[in-house]
Amino acid sequence: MTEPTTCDRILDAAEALFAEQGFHPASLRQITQAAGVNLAAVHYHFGSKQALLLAVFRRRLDALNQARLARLEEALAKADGARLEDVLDAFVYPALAFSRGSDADGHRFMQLLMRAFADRDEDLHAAISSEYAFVMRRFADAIAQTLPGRDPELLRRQLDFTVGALTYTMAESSLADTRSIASDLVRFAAAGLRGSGQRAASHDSTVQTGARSTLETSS
Amino acid sequence: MTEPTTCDRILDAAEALFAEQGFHPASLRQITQAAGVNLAAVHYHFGSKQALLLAVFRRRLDALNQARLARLEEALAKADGARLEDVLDAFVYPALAFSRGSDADGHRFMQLLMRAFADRDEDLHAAISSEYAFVMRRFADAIAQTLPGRDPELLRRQLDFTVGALTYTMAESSLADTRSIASDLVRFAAAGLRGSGQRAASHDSTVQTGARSTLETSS
DNA sequence: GTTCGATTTAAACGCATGTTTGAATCTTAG
DNA sequence: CTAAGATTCAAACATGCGTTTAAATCGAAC
Repeated sequence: MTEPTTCDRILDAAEALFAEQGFHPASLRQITQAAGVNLAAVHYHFGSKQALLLAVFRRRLDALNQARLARLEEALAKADGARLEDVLDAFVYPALAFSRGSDADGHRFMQLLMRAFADRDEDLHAAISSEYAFVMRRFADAIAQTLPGRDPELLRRQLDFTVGALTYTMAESSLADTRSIASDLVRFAAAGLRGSGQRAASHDSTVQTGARSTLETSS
Repeated sequence: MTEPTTCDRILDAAEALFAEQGFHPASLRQITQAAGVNLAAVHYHFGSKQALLLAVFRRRLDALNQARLARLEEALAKADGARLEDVLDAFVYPALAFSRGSDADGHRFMQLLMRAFADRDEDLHAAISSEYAFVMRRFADAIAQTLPGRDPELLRRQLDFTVGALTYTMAESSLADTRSIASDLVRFAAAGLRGSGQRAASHDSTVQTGARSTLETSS
C-alpha cells in the first residue's frame, strides 16, 4: 500500500476541515495536525492558506465538470437528439454521484462549494468561474437546443434557479437520499423550464397582486 | 432628527460587514469603528460577537417572515381560494421587496442569509430554524391545499428546491433586476411543482439513462 | 561515500483578534 | 445639587493566527 503524498494528505484534511468549519475558522494548525504533517508543509507546497483553498477546489471541480461534460456528450450523441431531462441529468447527476466517493468526502465538498458561492472572496470566485464558465455555456447551449425559440436571458436565469436548487439541496440534505433527490430535481427543473416558456407580456395579476404598493415608489 | 441608538448603529454596521466579508473575517474593531462607537460597546450591549450575529438575524427575519405571513393570509382570504402562484408569490416577494430598504441593506442581508445556510454553525442554525419553522409549515400547508393529493415528502423536497433557487439567486444577482426575477422565479417554481406531480413509479428511462453503472453498486 | 537539491522539522516572529477591566462620563431621579 | 445607575471610554490581556526562518533529515546521482 503506497502512502499518500504529503500534498494529498494536506488537501484531504483541508477539504474536510474547510467544509466542516469554513475557511477562516479552520486553522492551518488543525489541518496539518489532522494530516499528520508539519505546519510549514502547507507553505512549502502551496504557498499560503488561500492558495491551499484554491488547490482544494481545483482538484474536485476538474473531476466534477469533466464527468458532467462526458455525460452531456453521451446525451447529445443519441440518435433522436437529446431530451431536456437527459441534459439536466448530465448536470445534476455527477454532482450527486460525487457524494459516493470514499468516506463521503464528496458530500463535504458540496458544502464547501455552497460556502464558496456564498463567499464574497474575489480570487475564489474567479477561480471557480474559470472552471465553470465553459461548462455552463455548454449546458446552456444544449438546453436551448431542446427548447427552441426561448429568450436566452430568461433561460440563463432559469439555469441559475436550477443551480441554486441543486447547490442548496446538496449542502443541506443527508447522504442517503441523494439518488431520489437527483431524480426529483431533474423532474422539477424540467417542468419549470418547460412550463414557463415565455414571460408574461404585461404584468398579469397572477404574480403582481398587491405588489405595486410595496415595491414601486408610489408616484 | 433623533440619532439612532448605539445598539442600532452596531447592528447596522455589523449586518453590512458580516454580509460583505463574512462572520469571522469581519472584526469587532471594524464594526465598532464603522458604527462610530467604542469597541467595548458590543460586549456591553450584546455580550459577545456570536450573540451580535444572532441579534442581527433576529431583527431582520422577524420582519421578513411577518411580511410573508401577512401576504399569505391575504392570498388565502380570496373568495375563490388561493392560487399556487399567489402562495409562492407571498413567499418569494417579500424577500425581494426587502432589497429596497434604505441603502440596499436588504440585499446585503440576503447575502448574509445565504452565508448562514452554508454555515455549519449550530447556534445560528437553531436560531434561524426557530424563526423559520413555523413559517415554512404554513406555506407548505397552503401549497398542499392548492395541489391536493400530493405526496407530502415530495412536496417538502420541492419546497426546498424553491428555497434554494430563491436564496442562491438573491445572493448572486444584482439589485436592479429583483422585480422581474421574482416574477420569473414564481413562474418557474409553479411550473416545477405542477409539472412533476408524481414520482415515476418505476425508474423510467428519462432520468436514469446510464445511471445505474455510476450510482448503484453493480450487483 | 559524498554531495547536492528536495523535503521536513521545531521554533520563533509579528500581529490581529475577542474579551475584560476599571475609571470616566453621561443620565436621571430624589 | 447630589447621589446612583447606566453607559462610554481607553487601555490592556491572553490567545491563536498565518507566516518565516534556519537547521536537520532524506534520497537519489555521481
